[in-house]
Amino acid sequence: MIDLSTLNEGQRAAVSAPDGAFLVVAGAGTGKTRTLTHRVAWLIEQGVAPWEIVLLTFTRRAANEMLERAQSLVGQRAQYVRGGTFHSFANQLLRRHGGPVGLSPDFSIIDRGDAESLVNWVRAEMGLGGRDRGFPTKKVLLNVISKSINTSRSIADVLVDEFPQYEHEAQQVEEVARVYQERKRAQQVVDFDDLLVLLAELLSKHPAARQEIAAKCRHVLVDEYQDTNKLQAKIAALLASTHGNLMVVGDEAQSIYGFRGARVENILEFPDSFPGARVLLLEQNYRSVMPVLDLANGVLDSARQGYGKRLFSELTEGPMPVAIAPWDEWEQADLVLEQILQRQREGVPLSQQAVLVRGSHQATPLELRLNERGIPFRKFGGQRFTEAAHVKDVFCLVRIVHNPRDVTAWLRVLTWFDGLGQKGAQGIAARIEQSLVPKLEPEVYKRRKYHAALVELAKVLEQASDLKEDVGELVEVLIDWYEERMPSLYEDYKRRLRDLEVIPSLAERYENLSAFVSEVVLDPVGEEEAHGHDEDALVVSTIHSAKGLEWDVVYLMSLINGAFPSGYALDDPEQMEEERRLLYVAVTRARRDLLLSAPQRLSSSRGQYFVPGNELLESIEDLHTLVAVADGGDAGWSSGKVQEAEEDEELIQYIMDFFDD
DNA sequence: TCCTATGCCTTTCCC
DNA sequence: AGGCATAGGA
Repeated sequence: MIDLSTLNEGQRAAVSAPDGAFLVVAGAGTGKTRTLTHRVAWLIEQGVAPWEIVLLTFTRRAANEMLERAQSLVGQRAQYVRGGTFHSFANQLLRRHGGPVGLSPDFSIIDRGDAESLVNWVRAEMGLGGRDRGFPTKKVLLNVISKSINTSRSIADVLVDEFPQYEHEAQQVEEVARVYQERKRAQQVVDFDDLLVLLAELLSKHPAARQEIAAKCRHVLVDEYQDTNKLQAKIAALLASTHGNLMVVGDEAQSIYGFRGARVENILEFPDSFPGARVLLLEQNYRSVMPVLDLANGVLDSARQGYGKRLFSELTEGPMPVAIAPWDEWEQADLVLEQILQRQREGVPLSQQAVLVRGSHQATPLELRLNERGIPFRKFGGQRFTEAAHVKDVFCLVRIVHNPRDVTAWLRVLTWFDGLGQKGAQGIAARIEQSLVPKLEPEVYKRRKYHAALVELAKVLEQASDLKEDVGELVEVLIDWYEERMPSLYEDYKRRLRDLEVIPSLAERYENLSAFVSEVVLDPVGEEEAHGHDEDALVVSTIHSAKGLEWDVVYLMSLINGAFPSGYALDDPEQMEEERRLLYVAVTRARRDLLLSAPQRLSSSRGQYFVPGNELLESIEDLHTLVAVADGGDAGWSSGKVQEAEEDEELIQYIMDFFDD
């Protein structure tokens, strides 16, 4: 029996909630993770098969952590709970059930960079490229297309609202978007947005598939619901449409992904979007000392529309948050570093201290100092191991073996050869994409100087495709060939070589080739995870990547207009509200000590303007009373037996109507 | 016409 | 560290 006596009343109500729809509004530090973990364990104990529970979280890390904790309550079987991020769950479902929406099981997933180069290709093809200024760049194009999808608005509307300077190009942009979709389908590639769009389409327009999928989702649990967008909310509702058991957990004051289409309204409207939904509140904070929460409450009070909530804790004793005002980012780095070492001497391990920043490059001066002093740190946010250029090179080779129609991967590889640039590579790739049996045919290019290189490439790819059963071996064959190419690609290839050594063992962690190429895109592996050190290390993280985590000591850096709050938000009241919520998230990561650093100037990012002061902090009433100023896996899904379930047609109709306004 | 080398500029947040 | 424009070369 799992022990519910350690939970408070609200938590217990959520954990042992009966069937039906529930919204759990859980403020920062109120034991949300604990509650979800116990809920999973409780359901299993009640006899629900683990594989009939779907747990959707914001990061894979969060999912793993919860399942590990659930395992400690009910044992191994908790590992058969299904889920992950919305995107990775969509990936899993679409590989099995993607037929009706036009996907073969071997589709590839492209990341942002790949998507941009594909858009760029389309743009060039349509003669809108290069010199033709006045037409949006690939980055803007992809932004507009993605925004339009994630906020269910037309491209023209997005342009009018957010990129008025391109308003008159709406027709052309729509055309680019249309061709871009066509190309992706022809190549059997999907981007991040497609995963959501196609799953929503599958669930809403293909009743047989919905019936099969939703029947296996006896209980659907969604974490961080305040950061879901419209599509994700619809997907969650449709997954739960057969059994009607949907529990969403979130905190409207912590919604920080508006730029990605997240809608706070999802959580506010949940009771309407799912009939009969009940609301539970978790209010008591177990994480932080009262002085930290006082500041957090001050941040909430300064919001344009209040959230009408106050955090309280029984941990009344604790130090007041401290603010420092260093001259510039270098003095800031030195002062923070000094504090870190001071705390370490006092007995707080490095891993219990975290430095948080608004943008990942804002930590650069500190990282330099940390490196100089040989202080170990782990970085969350920013570029990751599997996103480094040379690692992506290898992945593109693997992707070609996995899906030979993956044009973006071909383009990257083909331009490595002398005499082959953008144009030549596009010609070759287009030929491959369109042929019945997609593969490289070197003999076509006999008279070119890169003929010999293509012959070699074709040979090594063929060799690799015979090794699909042994992903580690497959990767090694490709790396052996790639390594010889590296000196001509990167000046510092020696440093990069070391990274390649770990890729085969990384690949072996995944079940098969499909899982490897798709999951690595959806959840890029971090540097420390790839090379694996487990020494006591400081955490350096963006605020976004710190969501859901907590530390004894938190340092919040670069609190200056232009950095945090971001310069992009300064003249937009709505974006400023998101900055405010970001500040709230940052403050509530600290258990005990919180240091705010508000430098007087930042010199490293030239061009960007920094307005002296800090609008976020200044809008907090009686700030001086709150802050002291100092000087200074898939298993189980298919194997589990699923009871016959009747679809609830009325519910499905209701959900569809609600989301298709 | 297309490819390559060079120099300048810039860089939120993330699945 | 990568994107982009531009100039110069095949």
